[in-house]
Amino acid sequence: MPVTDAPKAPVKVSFKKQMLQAREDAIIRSVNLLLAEKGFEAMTVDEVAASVGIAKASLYKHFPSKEDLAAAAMAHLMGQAQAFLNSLPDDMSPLQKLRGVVRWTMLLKLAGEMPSLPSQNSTLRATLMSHKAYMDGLMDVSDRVGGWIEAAQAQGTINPALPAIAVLYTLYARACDPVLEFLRMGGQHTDEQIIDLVLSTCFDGLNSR
Amino acid sequence: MPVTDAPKAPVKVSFKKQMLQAREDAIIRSVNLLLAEKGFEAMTVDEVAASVGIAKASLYKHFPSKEDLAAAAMAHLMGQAQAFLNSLPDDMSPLQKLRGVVRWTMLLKLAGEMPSLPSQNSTLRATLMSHKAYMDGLMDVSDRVGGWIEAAQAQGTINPALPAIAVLYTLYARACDPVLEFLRMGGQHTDEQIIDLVLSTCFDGLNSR
DNA sequence: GTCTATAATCAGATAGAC
DNA sequence: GTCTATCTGATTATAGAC
Repeated sequence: MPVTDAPKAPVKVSFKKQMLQAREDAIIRSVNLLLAEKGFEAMTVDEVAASVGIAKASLYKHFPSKEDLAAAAMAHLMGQAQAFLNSLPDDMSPLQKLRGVVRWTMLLKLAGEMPSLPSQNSTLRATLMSHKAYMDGLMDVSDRVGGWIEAAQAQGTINPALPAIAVLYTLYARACDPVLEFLRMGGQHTDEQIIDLVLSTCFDGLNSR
Repeated sequence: MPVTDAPKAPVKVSFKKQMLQAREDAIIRSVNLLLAEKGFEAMTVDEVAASVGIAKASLYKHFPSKEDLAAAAMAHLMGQAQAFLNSLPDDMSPLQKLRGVVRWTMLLKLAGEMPSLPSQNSTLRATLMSHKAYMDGLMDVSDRVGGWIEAAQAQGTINPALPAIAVLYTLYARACDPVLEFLRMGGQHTDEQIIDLVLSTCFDGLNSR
């Protein structure tokens, strides 16, 4: 096998394929917004099609089912999460990184871009679990965040008495925390204040220190 | 107005009415379990009827819509909550009472008896807001728990820097905290351990103290 | 009030022309 | 691949006999 590749035919990212990819991106964007706005059960495929501006039958040429639409949106989200983790500077402490991740998550939610899925729906779960890109992304994110949790516990900044998995779940849960919406509905706080409040209750607790 | 009531005709809690009430209680129990298991959208009226063991048309003689079924279940839950608040001994500190309420909430959830409603559905929200028994119960519970929060903040046991309303929401949110189910799925902890873990992260936070 | 049977509607998915 | 038109099944709700 030669060290240098043999000359190839010009990579033909054919115009058609670019258009196809662009359309699928548009679909995923729409699904993402609708999932964030109304959740999986209340989102209809008709709405997705209308939102993208194509016919429903065309949608089904790209994605074989409603569940696959949601899975594609979740895989996209995992890609965004991975990119965000990559963007965290190396000199940040593990605790700072964890706080950064939670802050990013809540910013996404307040921006209406955090898709929400029911944890009970079994057919949806099956589709998600068989979606390689999503599962790979989820595993990678969990491994890296899990590593920071253990490092923070070793440093004593995160309570070492807590199981790391419980800490991980607690951080993940901020992605669907209703406190954010409730506080926003109250109209008494800015988005930044809401995020700081929830960050405080999450890391410092309700009790006085 | 006489101090002692005038003699009344024997209160005719007719047998029929008793049966009616018993049936409605059975309906509400079923709705409660189904709402806890699958949520409002996934729960079907057919399932409710089958679970109670009556025909669907009979169900609609008792409750005019699916939304009203859910509202009745929520009103029942509020009644239970009020009874629990009443059961808390007077010599408990405000903080102990708050912890007790959260523990009770999570016990209910782990027992599969905590109904879960989507916060987005507008017709459901309308039905809930016009349901007097539910709203009265919710107000009463919020007032009393809110009072304990302020008392605890005055004592310095709950962080006085937090808006009381944010504390209230944070406590309420334990009723739909996915961390409980996730930890149970892991199979590494008993229900008691799970509750203690979440109580700890809620009141003490993730950081070391 | 309870039932069987049936409306009326909506949503996920597909057929088939272009 | 995209479209219009349609199928299929599920779901909320009701009619009408008893």
